[in-house]
Order: sequence, then C-alpha cells, then structure tokens
Amino acid sequence: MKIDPNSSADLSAQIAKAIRDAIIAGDLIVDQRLPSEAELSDHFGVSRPTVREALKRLAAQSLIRTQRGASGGAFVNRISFEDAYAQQITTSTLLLSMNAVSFETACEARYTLERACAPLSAQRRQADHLATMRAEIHRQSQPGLSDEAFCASDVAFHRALVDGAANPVLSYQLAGAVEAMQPSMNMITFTARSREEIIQLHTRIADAIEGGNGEDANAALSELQSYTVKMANDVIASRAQK
Amino acid sequence: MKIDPNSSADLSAQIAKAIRDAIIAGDLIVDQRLPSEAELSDHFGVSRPTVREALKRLAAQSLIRTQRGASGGAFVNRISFEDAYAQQITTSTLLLSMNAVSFETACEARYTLERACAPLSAQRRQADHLATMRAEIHRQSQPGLSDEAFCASDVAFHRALVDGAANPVLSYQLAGAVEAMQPSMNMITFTARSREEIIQLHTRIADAIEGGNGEDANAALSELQSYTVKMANDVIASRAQK
DNA sequence: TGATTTTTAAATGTCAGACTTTTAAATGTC
DNA sequence: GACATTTAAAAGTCTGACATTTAAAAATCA
Repeated sequence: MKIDPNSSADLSAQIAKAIRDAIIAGDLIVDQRLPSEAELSDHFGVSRPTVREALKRLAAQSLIRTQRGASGGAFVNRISFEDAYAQQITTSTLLLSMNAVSFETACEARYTLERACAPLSAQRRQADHLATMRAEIHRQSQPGLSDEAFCASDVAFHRALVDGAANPVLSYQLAGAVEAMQPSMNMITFTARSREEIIQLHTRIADAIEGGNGEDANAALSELQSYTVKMANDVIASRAQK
Repeated sequence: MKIDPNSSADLSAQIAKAIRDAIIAGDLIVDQRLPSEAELSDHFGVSRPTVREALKRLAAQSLIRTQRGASGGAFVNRISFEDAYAQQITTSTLLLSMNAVSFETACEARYTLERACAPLSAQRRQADHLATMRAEIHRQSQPGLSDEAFCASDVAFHRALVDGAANPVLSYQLAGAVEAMQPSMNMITFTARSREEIIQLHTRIADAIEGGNGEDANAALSELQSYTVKMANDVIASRAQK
C-alpha cells in the first residue's frame, strides 16, 4: 500500500483509496485488524490526524469499524445486508431528489423491477410475507391514517412482496428503488377514493401472490404504476394551476 | 443542527449525521456552502480536527465536496449518476464477496433484473446501444482474449443492453447487480467451446433487441443464466475434486 | 488455589495551536 | 482599462498533548 506525496489529491483520500483497494482485492480480509493509527502514519509518512481522516472515510462506507481500548483498532468490516440497504437507500434517495428525475422515470424503474420479483415471490413466498402484506393492506384501510403513514405502509407492503422472492441480493437491489420514491410519494395527497383504489390493487396483488399467479400480480402492478403516475401528474397539474 | 455531547457515539459521527440529515431533509440545498470548518467547530463546540473528520465522512459518500482557497469551503454536492454507480458497485461487490452469497443466488438476481430491462430495451434501444452490443460480441470472438478481458467485455455488453431501456434510474440500479458479479465470473475459465456458446446467446439477444422482440431476448437471457450457473458449478466441482 | 479487584498499557477519541498551500478578490501600477 | 501584486480566507497538514475506553496483566484476598 503506497501513496504519492506529490499528487495533488488529499493525502487522506489517497490513503483511504489505498486501503479500500487492498480490501477489495482481498489483501485485507474480514475482521483483520489494520495497523494502529500510529503505525499507519509511520507507514505512509503522514501525521496521525491525516490517517484518522482516511479511516473515517472508510468507516463512512462501512468498510471498517473501530474499537477503542487495548487490543482495539480498526478492523475490516463485513458489510451486512442491513448496512448495504441503508447506504443504497440514502444514495438512491438523494440521487432522485437532486437530479430532476421525473416521477414517471423513477416510477417506471421501480415497478419494472418489482414485476421482475413478483413471479418469483408468487412461487416462493412464505406465510409471513403474505401475512405482512395482508396486515399492511389492513393498516392502509384504517381511517385517519396520515398520508405519510399510508406511504410508509405502502413501502412495507412492497418490501414484503420483494422479500417473498427469497433472494437477498434481489431484496437489496430493490430496496433503493422502492424506498427512494417515498419522498416524492409523500407529496401526493391520498384521498379516500384513491386509497380505496390502491388497496384494491394491493389486494389483487396479495391474492395473486397467494395463488401462485405471477402474471396476475404483474398485471396489477402495471395498473398500480399507471395509477400512481396519474395521481402524481394530477398533483403537478394542480400546482401549476396555482 | 445539534449534537449530544453526552452520547457515547463519536462526535465526528454525530456531526456527520446532523449534516447528512439536514441535506436529506432539504435544509441544505445543492451547491450551498457550509460554514467554514472554524465556524462549524464553534457551532458544535468541538475542535477543528473533529469537524474535519465529520466532513471527510460526508465526502466519502459524495454528499459534499471541498474547495481550498479564498471563498472555498465545503459545498453540498449534487450526487451524479456516475458517483452513485461507483458507490453502488463498490458496495455490491463487497457485499457479495464478504457474505457467502452463492453464485446461483447472485446470478438469479442479476438475470432476473436484466430480464426486466430487456423488453424495454427492445422497444427503445438506440442505434449506438446496438452497435456497442455488436462490437462487444465481436471482441469476445477474438482469439487470444484473456478470461478477464472476456468478462469485462461481457459486462460492457450487458450494460449496453440495460442502457437501451433508456431509463437512467434502471441503469443505476442494475449497475451493482451486473458489475458485482465480475469477481466471481473471473474465477471461471472460459474455454473456446464455452465462449462460442456465450457468443451465440449474445448474438441471439442482440438480434432480439434489434428486432424489438423482448420475449426472445428474455428466453436467451434465461438460457445464459442456466449456462453460466452450470459453468460455475463445474468449476466448483473440479476444485472440490482436487 | 481460585476468584475478585486493582493496576497498567495500548489504542482510539479529542483538543489547541501553529504552519503550509491554494485561490479568489482586493489593491496597486502602468 | 489591462495587467501584476498583495492580501486574506479557507482547507490541508503537522506536532504534541491529554482524555477515555478496554482488555489483559498483576495484585489481593478468601
């Protein structure tokens, strides 16, 4: 692991890259302890604060974890699916909110990916996935539920659908697509009428998943996509009017 | 933006979280300048190195960028699709390599997602996507190509397929699924015979995309998935034998 | 001897203050 | 007015110190 002291880039960025590359290449394996900060600053010929900045960069990506105390230090971290979910959701959410991505484009991506999962879910879903879906449908039909809570329940419903495919990699990839839309969804006002419509489609999806009918589920998902886009366009139109 | 000095968590982590939350909530908007490091350390009642560690954490997630010099400082960064790609690929790659995910599971996720894109790509692909696919097929048929180069070309082919769907959000989500598999793919030895088989399937896919036939493309993708899994299993079996 | 408590040392976390380098803007000069 | 010079602000880096945490070693005691 070496750095170029003449490069224009930050030393801490270079050091972080060197260590990151070593982890990706497998030169540093999970749970292996890195040299102490003092040793690293010796090795790279920089001061301890500079090394620390590099380590914080890696910690922010969940590549390492640190422990204080004797026999503490920085350890190569096994990235958990939970960590990866969280990072993906943050990145996806900001990517959408900062880049003028149309609601329609994001929605298409989300539902296209969900339709990829639904047939697998129809085949493999366990009882608990179905139970979660039914429970969320029930919650959605409660009167007095706020729009935000309705959206959150919607996300939970769709996550159960995706998790039913019993492929954690798929669940991870979908997490970003589903959750990143929540901020834009939160802008929509869900009237009693539209909630009813959505709940009906959710019920159709749950029935199809229960019956092992992936095609039906996908048809309902497509309708849900159209309806959601329509609702969003209504909001945009009514805003433009004002 | 406030922190709790009595919390057990690192101050720099708390500060990073406070700023990150402000960005996500929209309290800090793109290109807005954060207070200088000195001002931030005043505000949070901590030293400058601590503030700097927090800022490096955010920089690692591409949430801010920094500029030196007069009228420099830390600015809220617009996360580009390129940044998001890179992060997703790093995270996905490490997630797979560190978590004993079976080749089959990862492969299923990848091809399931690709099959979601292919019909869109068959409808919308531009000439350049098709040209890239054909060019990569041609490269793959070159004798003397290393296994690594063959894999890299394979990735480029599949990316062109996905990009043909003309939905940047979809391309972003797929980037992780496709690229994260490269390390495991690199472990496979591609014999002349297997390359021929793959090239034939790639050609079928390209033909289907050119002809606007999403179903054909998906059938070929399914075959490619089976064949890839079979090859990987052969490698695993022959290793176990040794 | 064995269990418990105390001490110790290593490591990260934090701080203060200084110096270096970069860079844009203000100032001065022709 | 155009160009060169100075200046000041800000990030980048360094040194050295102290605080806090924690596991292991040492000491104590039943």
